[in-house]
Amino acid sequence: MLLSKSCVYGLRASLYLASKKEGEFIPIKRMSDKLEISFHFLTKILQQLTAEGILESFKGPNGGIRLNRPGNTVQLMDIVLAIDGEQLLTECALGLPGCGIKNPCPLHEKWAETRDAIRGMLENTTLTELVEKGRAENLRLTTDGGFDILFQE
Amino acid sequence: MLLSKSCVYGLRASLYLASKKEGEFIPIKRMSDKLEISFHFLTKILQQLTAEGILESFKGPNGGIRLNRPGNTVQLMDIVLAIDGEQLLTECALGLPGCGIKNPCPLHEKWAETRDAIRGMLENTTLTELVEKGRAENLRLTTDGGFDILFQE
DNA sequence: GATTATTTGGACTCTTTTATCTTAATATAG
DNA sequence: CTATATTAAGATAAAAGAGTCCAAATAATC
Repeated sequence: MLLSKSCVYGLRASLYLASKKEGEFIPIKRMSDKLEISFHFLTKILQQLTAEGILESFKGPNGGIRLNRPGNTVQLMDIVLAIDGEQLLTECALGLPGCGIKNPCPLHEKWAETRDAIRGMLENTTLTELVEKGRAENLRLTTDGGFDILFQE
Repeated sequence: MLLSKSCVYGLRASLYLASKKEGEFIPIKRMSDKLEISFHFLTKILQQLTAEGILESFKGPNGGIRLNRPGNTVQLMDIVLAIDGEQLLTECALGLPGCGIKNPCPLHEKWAETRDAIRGMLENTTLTELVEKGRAENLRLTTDGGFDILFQE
């Protein structure tokens, strides 16, 4: 698996938030219902993203979670790094510690290229970009429903 | 992590075998010592590759494991598929079941491109290719030693 | 101030992956 | 036939990832 489940959930939740009116706090409960993710588990993940400054939280009635900066400034990479760390982008494909240009394994060069492709994709994609695409083409962010489900209520 | 630890060990072991004289059976114990992988764990992994027909095993004294076909016909992909399955190449980046061209998530297109880059790399790289590269440049397959360590004794 | 809606944080459980240990099966050599 | 070197297979253990639960903190509303 490229990304951990936590990371995937974090991405989905961030996209959901980016699809909302800017500044609005969304309760985690609502998110977990809509996205069909365990409430408690999602809570943990969002805490990480809040701690990293990607999201902002507010307690009490009318509280919830929102993006801490405009969605077009949040790269998928930001979320991946916050949750899964940089392992994916630094680790040797053959698991050798300290594998790098100075002391590479036979697969190093080819893997470095592939890895750059992954990095590029994650860095060049923003939340807003995906939300706009999802909205335009009514794509989905949940098991069943179309994208528009996210906007009802 | 892109590949499971089992898969990474499987790749290292297969490369080791591909670096050996064709037809020679290598005891798992020797492999696990050289590659610094737990003997019993490596045994399990090699069993999978043997079951898939990528490796061949032989019991008893002078027994061991060897490639079941020439190293230039074994793609890295063969080993990845045998151990980790096709999940990496088929799964939705946002974890949505059944995500595909017919019913995609907003990330589907971009991820499909990246995934094809990974697939291409794994399909276009053979064991022999990496062994030759490793031999030519004395690259490493273990934590410390250079590639040549593999050939001693 | 009491009640309610929310996030925070910690403890706990379940599952999967990784790793180890033990016994059985098989082949060789003497 | 016996001893030895090996793989095969199953049982178990340890670690990590995924998921649940509960109590505490905080903010709004009445």
